[in-house]
Amino acid sequence: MSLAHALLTSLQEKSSSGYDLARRFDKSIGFFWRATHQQIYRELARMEAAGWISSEAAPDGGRTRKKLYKVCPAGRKELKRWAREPAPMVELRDELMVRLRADAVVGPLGLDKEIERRAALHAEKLAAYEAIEARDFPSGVTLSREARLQHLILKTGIMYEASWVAWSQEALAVLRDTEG
Amino acid sequence: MSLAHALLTSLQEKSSSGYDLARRFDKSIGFFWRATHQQIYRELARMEAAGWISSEAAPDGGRTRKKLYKVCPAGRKELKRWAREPAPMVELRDELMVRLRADAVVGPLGLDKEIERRAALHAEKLAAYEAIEARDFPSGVTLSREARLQHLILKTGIMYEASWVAWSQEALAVLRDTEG
DNA sequence: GTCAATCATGCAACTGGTTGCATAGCTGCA
DNA sequence: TGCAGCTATGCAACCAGTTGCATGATTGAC
Repeated sequence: MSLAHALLTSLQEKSSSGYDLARRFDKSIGFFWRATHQQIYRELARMEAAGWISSEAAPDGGRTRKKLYKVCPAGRKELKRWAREPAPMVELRDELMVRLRADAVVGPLGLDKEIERRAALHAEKLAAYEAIEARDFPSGVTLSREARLQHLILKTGIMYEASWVAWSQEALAVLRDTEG
Repeated sequence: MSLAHALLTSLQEKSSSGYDLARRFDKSIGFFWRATHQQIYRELARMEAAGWISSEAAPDGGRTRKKLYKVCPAGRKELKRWAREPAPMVELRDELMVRLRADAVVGPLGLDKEIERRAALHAEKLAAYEAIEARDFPSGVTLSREARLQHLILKTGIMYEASWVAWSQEALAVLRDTEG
């Protein structure tokens, strides 16, 4: 697993509390990765025990229980070590494929509705990513290495969502052509 | 989860033993979904307890412990019920994205090697799927509904692998352009 | 005849992810 | 004053997936 390393990366960019991480995780890496606050708190506790990060009370005079985490040298070292390891390939593990197979085996089940629903959600995400791209990565501007890599990650998301939007059209054509 | 339903679909096509399912899972649905024999045996036991499938000793005169499972009416009903449920969207949850982000934050880590490795694996899968497509779905032949859906599933795999092959080229270009 | 490989099933332990619930302070409003 | 909603953290239980190991039978090679 690598939630710990995703959190290390995020903390390396900016020291944060567990709560803030959970919210920031909805952006950047969180385009592709969601984690509940539970997972995050548990993981932070483990990482602190391992000496990868350290915490201190937030500078609010003890008004809240908020803790600020920051990456220790050991954590930075661990992040580098881990990033060089081979990354397991993710497989296309989509229940919809099983449903399509089931539809083929036990008769038409009206999956077109479901595919339309998902197509709309993918189109929505695609539009959101493209808006971010237009805003943060206007063409013709020379970018830093870091920005170019961020852009690459965003474009990965765009490719992914665009593929599914296109796929949905094809799937709908097949279903409608054979359903009647 | 839906391993149970994937197994139901598979058993609906052909009654099998747990061992056979594990091997067949390496084909068809197993293009996108792998399950260990452990998961499969455990799931079969649950499904039998739920009355979705029934088992009998394989017709080999008791020479082996092999059990043949087949789908009961309740199982077929359950499969139809489940297939109509909304299918959760899979997210692009790739550790490589985290590694790229880490590379952006803590300096070049030589991820190009890793991307090349994965590109080769994706290209290999792509070639395998395309070979199956050429063999099983030659163009110009009119196909049954079931075959057309099977073809759609296979094409999904082709789209997926092709996307990653193309992505790898782009990622390598960015890394090499900024690494030196 | 025996040794290795393969077929076929299963238990136990562990890890990671999800869900439900609990706690507690702060903020604003009616 | 009292309650709703947000910030912020955490425990406990559960479920799914993975790994390592064990068992025992059959098959083919030498």
